Amino acid sequence: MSRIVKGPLQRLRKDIPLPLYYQLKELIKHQIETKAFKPHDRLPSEIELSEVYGVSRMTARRALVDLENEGFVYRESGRGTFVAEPKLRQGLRRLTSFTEDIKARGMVPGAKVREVELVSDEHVAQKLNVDATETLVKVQRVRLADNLPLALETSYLIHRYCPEIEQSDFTNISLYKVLNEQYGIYLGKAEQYLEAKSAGPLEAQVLEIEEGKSVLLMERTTYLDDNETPIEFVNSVYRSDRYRFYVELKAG
Amino acid sequence: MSRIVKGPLQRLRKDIPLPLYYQLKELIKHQIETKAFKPHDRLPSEIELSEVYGVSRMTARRALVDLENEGFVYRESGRGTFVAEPKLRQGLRRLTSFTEDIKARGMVPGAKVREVELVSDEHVAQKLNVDATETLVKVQRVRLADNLPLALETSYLIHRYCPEIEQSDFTNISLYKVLNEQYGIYLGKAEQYLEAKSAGPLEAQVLEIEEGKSVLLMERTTYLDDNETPIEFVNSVYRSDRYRFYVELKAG
DNA sequence: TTATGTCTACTGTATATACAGCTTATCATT
DNA sequence: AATGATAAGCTGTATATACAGTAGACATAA
Repeated sequence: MSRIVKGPLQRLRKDIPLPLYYQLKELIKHQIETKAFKPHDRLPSEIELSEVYGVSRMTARRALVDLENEGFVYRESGRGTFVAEPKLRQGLRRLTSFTEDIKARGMVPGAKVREVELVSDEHVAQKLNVDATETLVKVQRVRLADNLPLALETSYLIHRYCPEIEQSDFTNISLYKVLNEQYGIYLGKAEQYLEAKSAGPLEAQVLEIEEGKSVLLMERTTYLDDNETPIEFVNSVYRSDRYRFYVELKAG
Repeated sequence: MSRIVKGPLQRLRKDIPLPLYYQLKELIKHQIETKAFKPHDRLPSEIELSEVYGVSRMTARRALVDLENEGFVYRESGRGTFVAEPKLRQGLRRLTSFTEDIKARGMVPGAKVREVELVSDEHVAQKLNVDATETLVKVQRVRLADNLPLALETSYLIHRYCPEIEQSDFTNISLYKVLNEQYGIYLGKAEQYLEAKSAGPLEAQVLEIEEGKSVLLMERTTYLDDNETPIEFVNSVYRSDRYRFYVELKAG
């Protein structure tokens, strides 16, 4: 015996300060990520969503438009809203960890930890917009893809925000995951620079290439979700024969 | 004797199929670019704009929200809408020409045309998703910043879409501008790859560096505004001592 | 002096409504 | 069998309205 439910599903909470359009957006995003909606499936129309979740059409619309801007769906006038291909969801300058990046390229990521220590460094402190004497956590890892060395990655975190993080074993654990799950730190934007340079002795050794070979240097400053406070500075040196950086740009 | 104008300025045209919010957005963008509004100036409030231009508050709002998403302004709840720093307007995944890019970095862009000819090339044809025999326009230029060689840029266009474009002089003219103004071609997305490599003989010569030095290779495929049809393939080799690539990533 | 409240202006969220424009399917007509 | 009209369903644009939340300025009270 099933109970017939009329009206809204009431899965959105109107008693919390999270906007309805945001709750609906996250709910649909979750359904896409868990494959409840598959690529190129048509999502419910704006009117259907508004009826099912008990919001106005304009609110449902806002959720769909935001999802489109984030690359999760594409919309066609007169036809409907459809789930985008996963590859289109990447590429758009989304901030990804090494692990995510390599997985998306169809390889198996790995790491060998070379060094985890507390340091202070004037140059890095400047990038992180803190005092030169501020204690930093330095994590240096050789990054592997399919068990072959791909990059030498040196991360610096502000110790104050994540005390005792130096106790963690970073061989199999994503740094971003630890920040998120253990310290409740959410990331916002990242600024990233790419340039070409020649491999130095250390880089040549750990990457197993000749000294002087061209390598890709990536410098990244990661910010908290306020997009103002730097939390991490990363210096990564990639083997150029095994890695190239990809980014998708939009006109406008 | 001046005529007193009451009510809307009527600078927006309601008789053409361009949406009002779009017209207003472009108008404000133009005022920002021509410095009528300077960085950190407060723009008129949503209500002021709606009164001045004779649209509803929600329409004015849409223009401002879009401008924020494009990085031209930043909005603060309870305070207003402000013009963003130029540097913040870049970086965000916007597709830019060499000319725009260099100007944004505060240098004077230039070009020396090395070659403009009709060719066919199997490898490039594949990137452009056309038949290997398709006629392509090859434009090779040495790109200058402050009169110093910065990059060797080789563009390939599909001749069918822009016949006779090979007659143009590309020394001082942006390729994208010609596509837009002469052929009515609007660009959508671009896919871009970056890698490090060693300079070959030609590159060393035109960039005035030693052969074998590390250089940054950028490959770009540009698409029409349908985001499906490739229109251009560009191969650019940058001097690594004078250029590094910047991109801003968002979490989420 | 230092809080504390109040007022005002602004952005943020949400609803209801209307009509235009596009796409697809259906059905009637030639 | 091809053509054309029509209707239904969808997104896109636009307006009007309401109230919540935030920030700054200013006056007032402890």
